[in-house]
Amino acid sequence: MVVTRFAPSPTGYLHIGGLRTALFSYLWARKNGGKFFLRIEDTDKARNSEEAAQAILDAFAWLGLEHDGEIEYQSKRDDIYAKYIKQLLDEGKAYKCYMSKEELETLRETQMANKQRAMYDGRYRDFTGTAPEGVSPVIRIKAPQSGEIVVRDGVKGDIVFKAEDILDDFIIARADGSPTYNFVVAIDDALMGINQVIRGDDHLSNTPKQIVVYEALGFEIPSFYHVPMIHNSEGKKLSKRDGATDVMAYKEMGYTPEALLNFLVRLGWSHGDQEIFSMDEMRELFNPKDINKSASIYNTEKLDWLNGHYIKNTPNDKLAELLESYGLVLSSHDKKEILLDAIKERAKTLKDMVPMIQEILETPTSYDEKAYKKAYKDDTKTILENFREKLTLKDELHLPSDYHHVMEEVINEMEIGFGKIGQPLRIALLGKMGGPGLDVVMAVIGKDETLKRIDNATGIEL
RNA sequence: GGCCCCAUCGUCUAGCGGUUAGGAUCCAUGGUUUUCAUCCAUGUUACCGGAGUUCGAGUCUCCGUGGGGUCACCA
Repeated sequence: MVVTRFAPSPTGYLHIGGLRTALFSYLWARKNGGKFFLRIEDTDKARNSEEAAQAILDAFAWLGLEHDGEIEYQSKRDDIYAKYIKQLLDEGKAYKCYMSKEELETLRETQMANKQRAMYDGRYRDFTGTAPEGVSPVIRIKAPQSGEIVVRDGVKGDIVFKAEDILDDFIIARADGSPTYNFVVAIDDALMGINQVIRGDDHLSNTPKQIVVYEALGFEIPSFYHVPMIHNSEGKKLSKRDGATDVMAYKEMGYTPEALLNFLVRLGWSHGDQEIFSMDEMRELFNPKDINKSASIYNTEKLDWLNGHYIKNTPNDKLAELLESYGLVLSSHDKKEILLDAIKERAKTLKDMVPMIQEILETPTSYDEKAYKKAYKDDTKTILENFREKLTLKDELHLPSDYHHVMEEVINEMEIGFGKIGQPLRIALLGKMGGPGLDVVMAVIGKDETLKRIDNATGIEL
């Protein structure tokens, strides 16, 4: 059984990078019929916040990523960590170190001055004397001092670290007794039965330390998949400054969960030439062995395209419902099908659709001067009046094609091209160029409003 | 600086010793259209450099170069 997890620290909002590793972990568990757990790493009481934890949960809810079981909070697991610290102490695999912060700092400076790596020197490793007074000790684990630690990584392959290069007896419990990160992750992952760890490759260099903990405690080492970073356009690690990285901001900007997830799953992962993945397909096809080795650059061009794609393929009822969270209520409009069909193929985001729709529904109050002058010629008034006259005589005008026929009558009768009536009519109806077909616009706003807008426009002089 | 990772179109990527180096996006052009968009077609653009292995290297090895990550009593 595949058991994965997502383990954010609630020190900020969930961003794109975190979401992607969460998605990968989720997909891999689902594909295998396994479990996907959530663990909140809130041991840093100074920095974490409940709002941030809630924001992560909100984002999961919006995107439809559901986790299994109860959410674990590290802050509630102190007893467990204490038990293992005691165990290591009893077994002689860890020890108390009475070195003060100041002494440690001095040691570091000396090492740096001698161009050596800053590293704890192990002075209390085999200490048997009397403890100095007035110092609350930290607990350090006895790490191997020689030999190799191999991280078997499903993305990058086997990575060999030399113990002497990277390991010292690192702290597993602070002077106040609280356990440190590398210690608790290993314990939590082991106890929660996590056997496939998918996480950012910024954790790669932590992994040997965690392996030391796994081995000291006799836990089974899971499979690791270290996913490359997502970089900003400068090639640096993504940060808050690179635009709206809070996942919920994508909702505000009008992106759909489908598009965002599809975008992210293809950032660093691929399945041949396929670009469009439904949630079902992702769950079916995702495999961490196909994750790329190299970092990718975050760029919204493809996200916009995907979002447009998903909007086009969203049923109108659903679309109308989604648009309500952007302040547009269409439920009562009898021509909403026609309207949405026309608008959804020219929108990149849900948010974009709102002004596009409003511009059709609301009577124009001003006219684009340049376009007006270009469209209105000497014979324009005659043409529009002819069209107006024909409209008034029709009783049954409902569909775009009904209006289209009337336009055709005019151009046939007057022997003119479509542009002759289309351009000025467009100005009259919408105030400017661009937008859906005029027949669609008229069908949506209805005959009376159409007549009114024509009158408004033919009455003005620029 | 030590250690570690990475390197194909601007961007996301396919490739897994023999391909005219493929797809997508973006951009440009053309077609469709009353406008805009969609859609369709076409086009420009890439194997970081150097050695080696091999009949043959984007693909394997090494060395450069470049980029990134990490080195806490943070997570």
